[in-house]
Amino acid sequence: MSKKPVTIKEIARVLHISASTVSRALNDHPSIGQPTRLKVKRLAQELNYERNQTAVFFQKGKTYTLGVILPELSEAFFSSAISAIEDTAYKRNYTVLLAQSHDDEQKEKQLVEKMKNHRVDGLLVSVAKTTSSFEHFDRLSQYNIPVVFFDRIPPIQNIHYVASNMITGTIEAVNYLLKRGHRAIGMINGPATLHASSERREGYICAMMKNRLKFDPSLVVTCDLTEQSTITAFDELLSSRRKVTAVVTFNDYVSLYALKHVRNLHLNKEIEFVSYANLPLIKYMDSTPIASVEQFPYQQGQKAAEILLDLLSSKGRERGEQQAFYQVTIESQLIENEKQQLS
Amino acid sequence: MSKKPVTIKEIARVLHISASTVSRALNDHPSIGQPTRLKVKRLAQELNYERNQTAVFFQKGKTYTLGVILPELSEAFFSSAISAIEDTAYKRNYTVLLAQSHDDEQKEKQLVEKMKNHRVDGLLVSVAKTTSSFEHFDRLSQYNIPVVFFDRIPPIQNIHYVASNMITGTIEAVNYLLKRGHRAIGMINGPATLHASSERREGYICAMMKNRLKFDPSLVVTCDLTEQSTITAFDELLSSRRKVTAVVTFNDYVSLYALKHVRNLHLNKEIEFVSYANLPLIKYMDSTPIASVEQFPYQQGQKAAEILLDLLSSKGRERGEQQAFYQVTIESQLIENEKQQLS
DNA sequence: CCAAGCTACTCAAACGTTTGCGCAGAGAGT
DNA sequence: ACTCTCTGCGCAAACGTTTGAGTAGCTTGG
Repeated sequence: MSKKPVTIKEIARVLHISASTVSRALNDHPSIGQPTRLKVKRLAQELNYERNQTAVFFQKGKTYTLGVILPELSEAFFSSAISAIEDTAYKRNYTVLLAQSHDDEQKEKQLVEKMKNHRVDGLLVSVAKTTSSFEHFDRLSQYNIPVVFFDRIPPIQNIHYVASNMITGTIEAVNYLLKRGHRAIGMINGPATLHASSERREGYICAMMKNRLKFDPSLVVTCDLTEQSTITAFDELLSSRRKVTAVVTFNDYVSLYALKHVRNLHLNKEIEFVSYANLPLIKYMDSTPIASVEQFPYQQGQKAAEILLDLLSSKGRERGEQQAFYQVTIESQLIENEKQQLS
Repeated sequence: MSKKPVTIKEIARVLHISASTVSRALNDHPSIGQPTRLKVKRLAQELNYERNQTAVFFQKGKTYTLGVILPELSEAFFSSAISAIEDTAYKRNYTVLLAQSHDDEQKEKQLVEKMKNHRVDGLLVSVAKTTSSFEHFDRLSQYNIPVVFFDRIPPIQNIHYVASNMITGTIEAVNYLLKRGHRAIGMINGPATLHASSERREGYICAMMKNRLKFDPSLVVTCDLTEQSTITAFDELLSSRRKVTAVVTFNDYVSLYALKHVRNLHLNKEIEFVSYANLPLIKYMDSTPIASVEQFPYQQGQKAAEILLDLLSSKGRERGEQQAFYQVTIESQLIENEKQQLS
């Protein structure tokens, strides 16, 4: 049982030709005549030959493998993204080596090492929340392993990345609320350390300015994205002298926490929420944000993978000449939550 | 830039020793003396040596890689499972090669081929909904690549698998409803082709019998898990001469579809739902099934990965003697949905 | 008739690592 | 002084494939 796999040499021996001829025949090399080519392919088929990829990988020094490091697979955003990455890689005959950092900087560093040892051709990374230093990524470029960041991009120069444009997304969100008649619009933002937070803030301010409304800093509060912290932040917002009638929150979870809190408070006034992510669960729910900024995780993953594959295929030069850096921001889009009318 | 990676031979050359000695020193082989071992390790460190895994893979004919094929990564169940698989593999120094079949039989077959060519050491599979033949998996065992199925297991003999026990889960669910006073309990099951459906049906019947209630076939209807089909199925249930007061559904989605439909119908009577999966989104919702059978995707993935790793490490014998087959069913568990009281 | 240019193939090296075997030298036991 | 054993290391093959360089036989043009 489980006889040794058929090799190229086997075929060569049987046909009384050399291994190189077999190899070239199988790869449709022009210097092999039609008759031999056919004979080889036929026999290969017959013997159930399958090329030993590990040998090819070793020989070529390539693995046709994309490493992917992301914080948490079970997050809806990332599972969509990885799904897209896998699809895109598959189409180009690449495979995906997966790892999750669980938002831990140390583990992320280990994973980078591991990926390097596995000789992945390139790496896609969404950095861990806690990651503060980024030399472990620098080392990769020394080994000529390109890295494309997506979604959570580190605040450093000269990197390839794909991220969604949170500024315009936020502007859209605020405009939407303004159009619905709101004037006192609050914001529950995320931790200031996150780039995504400052973009939201910037978008918020920008939207207010453009509409000739003055920016009231007391209307922008922050939370650490937990339920408890959201509640605190929301209460802080309520205590503002302005009567907030609408709130933009950092993401759908924050909105849901706040909504739950609002229900428990039995506020008689209506407060409308707009958030980010457009989680699939939203469409099953009754009390939700009225709109959410969709960040298109699938498209983001896809784009990031495509860029990486591009980098890999155009890596002929590699003679030090500094190439350009792909820095793509994909536009986010406000999605209204059309809910069926409940009686 | 991007100088050639340091090899074992480099180190050997510098220290005027042989490559084999270096290799053994780095692998802590007992036949290497302390002094040389240290010298080698020090220099390796200094030169930033990193073993070329592709060479090792090739040499050993192993890749320390687990292939995973599942239907859809963005499904909550599977993303939890893959998360567990990745964690488990990581602990044992394996990596995960990921692929999704998108519930397409053809693609699944291609992926199996690809995994084989990549020489994964073993495979974890949750089969596509449409898969009807299973020879592509047989071929793997000829190549001595063990396969462990999980969650969606094919109806064939002599396989390793991990699945959750839907029979006891269903019994629990029905008992729960009985305890709450319901007598006319309906069931919206999935397509009869799914093994999971027949288990649910079996559990349902079993629970009724044990409670000396007669089994009324008109109370068990099926749907194909889409919203439209769920509505049809539910209406069918309503048209039964028995007045159904509670329903067990195939999964949370079906429950949510049905609940939405119930709201639209403005039924004055209360109908309680129990389902399976215990989706995370449930806890953000207002109108939900009152309980859900948790299938522990993380544990299932973990167990499956552990079994596969066991198979791999105990693969010394491989001398045809038929080993036993791991066939693990993990107990599911009914989780009540404690919701905060709404006024 | 010879150089030149094909076509279709072979040879052998190379990729980096592991590992069975061999062997030198040292120390110990007889 | 002899064998024996042990320690520590080197030699070389092996894993399967690709690929540059070489070549034999043929045709073609001058």
